[in-house]
Amino acid sequence: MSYVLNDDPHQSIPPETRERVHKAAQMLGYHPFTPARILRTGQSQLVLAVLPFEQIDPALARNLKALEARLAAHGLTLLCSFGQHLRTKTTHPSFNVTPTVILSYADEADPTIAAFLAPFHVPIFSMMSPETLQQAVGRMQASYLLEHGKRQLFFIASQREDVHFLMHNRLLGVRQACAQWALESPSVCIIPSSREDGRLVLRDLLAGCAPPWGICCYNDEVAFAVIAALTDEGIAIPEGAAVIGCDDIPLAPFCIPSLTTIHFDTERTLDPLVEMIMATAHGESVNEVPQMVISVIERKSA
Amino acid sequence: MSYVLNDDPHQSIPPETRERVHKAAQMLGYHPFTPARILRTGQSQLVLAVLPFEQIDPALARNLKALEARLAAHGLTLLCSFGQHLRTKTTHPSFNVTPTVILSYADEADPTIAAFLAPFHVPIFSMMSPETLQQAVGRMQASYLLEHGKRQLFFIASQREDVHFLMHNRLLGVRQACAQWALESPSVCIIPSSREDGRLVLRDLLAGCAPPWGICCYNDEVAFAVIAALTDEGIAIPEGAAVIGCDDIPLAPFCIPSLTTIHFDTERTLDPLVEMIMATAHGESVNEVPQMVISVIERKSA
DNA sequence: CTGAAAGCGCTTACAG
DNA sequence: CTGAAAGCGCTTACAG
Repeated sequence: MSYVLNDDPHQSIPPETRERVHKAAQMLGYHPFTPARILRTGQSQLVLAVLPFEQIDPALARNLKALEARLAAHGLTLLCSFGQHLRTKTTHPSFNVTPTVILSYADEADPTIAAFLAPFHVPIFSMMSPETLQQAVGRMQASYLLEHGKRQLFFIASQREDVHFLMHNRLLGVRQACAQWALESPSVCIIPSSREDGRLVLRDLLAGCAPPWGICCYNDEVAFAVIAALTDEGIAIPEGAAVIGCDDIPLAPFCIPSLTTIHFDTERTLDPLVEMIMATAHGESVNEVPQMVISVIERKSA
Repeated sequence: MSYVLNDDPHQSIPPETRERVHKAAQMLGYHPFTPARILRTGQSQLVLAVLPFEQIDPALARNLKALEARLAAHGLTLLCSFGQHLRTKTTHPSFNVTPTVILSYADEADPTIAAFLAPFHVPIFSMMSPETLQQAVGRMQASYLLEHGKRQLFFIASQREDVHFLMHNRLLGVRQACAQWALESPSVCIIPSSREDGRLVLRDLLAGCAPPWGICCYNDEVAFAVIAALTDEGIAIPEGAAVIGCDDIPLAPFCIPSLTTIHFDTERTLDPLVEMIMATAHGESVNEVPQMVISVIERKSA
């Protein structure tokens, strides 16, 4: 009798019977078979996070862990998928799993992503909110440098293609700040992943104008590469070139010099996010994904 | 008729009927319901990777992505779980998902992990192979430094508790190498996550003996912190202190000086791993998890 | 208080 | 060639 195995609070079962059922289950080595319950109830208590990245940023990993713990407290399981490429029907994750809600950390405007998400037929929340949040990041980077007296701004992108939509919007934000200060748009370049090539690219980029330079980097990894290049060129940081990153990775304080960067306050967004997921799992109407709070972490590189 | 929807190769259905079925499915907005199929077939085609880490190392993320793609080619879906804490029955992932195989990247000796994995009742592969692989890492780090003339060795651990079992075994490997060279065991310390504290701890550690020092770091993140501390102390790298990391993270070449480290050749292990998973999914006997190949990446820090 | 029975949506052997 | 029917393992309303 599954009332006792599931501790159904609406049923009153005599302790003796409970005991008998538990014993029998033990004897037979009984384990519930999940798909049967999901089929019967129609509810899967599963939240799927789609993370189509080549790397998982430390902040994102921490965030997901915290989210996972909170959802678990509500009886929801958080699972992650790294894939996003189109596949045949039977190799698509939706063939093997039926989430209640999807948390997409991908670019919703990307048709590949859209095609990947379509077969799930469940509510999808877009977590990266490109326009609002990412542009705010770029504006904050640029504003910080502008307020600290830099007038020659640059935006340095990375070679990673999986985060192109984030880079694009951060650059837009930098441009907005420049426009606000009535300055020209920043010069843009992609920094190669080899240290020596990075030095050459950056040297050529900066050659066009006089210091002091203000360098907005797509993220902290790019900032490390930029700082290595500046160091190899003998340029003083932050006097000659001020560098600001984004993400506040654990290594940021250990950069030489320590890295000024943008921090995402994921902790603060957690409760409203969980509430939103719970509401959706209960079939309620879909609110907006809660907005992230960001701030500058001031260190020595800018 | 599900023969046509599933393109059953054993059935010959006239094209006209196929068309009719597809049209009807389209009209009714039909979508297959996964749990029903799994219940019927008893097979879930799902592989669950358990990653109880605070962070996902870039190499691991890349590895998982590659694995995901290969498994997809065989019709298996790879999903990841970041959690591992004990929970009530109905909030445990096994309540919501039924994998065919589990890939555990955790410490199998940890009772919390064991308790977490037990309710799944499926074959579990331990991916981190602590004894063999991790000790080989420590031996390789130490041997490299010893072969380059260092005799005063140190092992620097991180504060992270989620990787304690890895640190422990890497330290064991360093000790083995020291014993082989008839040297004393290395001094050990944990480096704090604040840059200034790190400098003080490292200064005290090194004060006990004369340079040149050889410093084995648990991983590249620790190595960045160590190099920052040495730089802040004005110690020349690698002349005064040689530093070797582990993981070969993307930032390693951009360290100042660029970081000598241990590289895991995950690519090479992929095929045998996929084969092993497929065999297990088909109910065959379980082979050993294929052994990873590691090597020193020689840069400027050691 | 407790057991038998229906039905969730699939797959697949079987009858027509 | 195609439709009807059984049964996977659960939950839950219902009969005894």
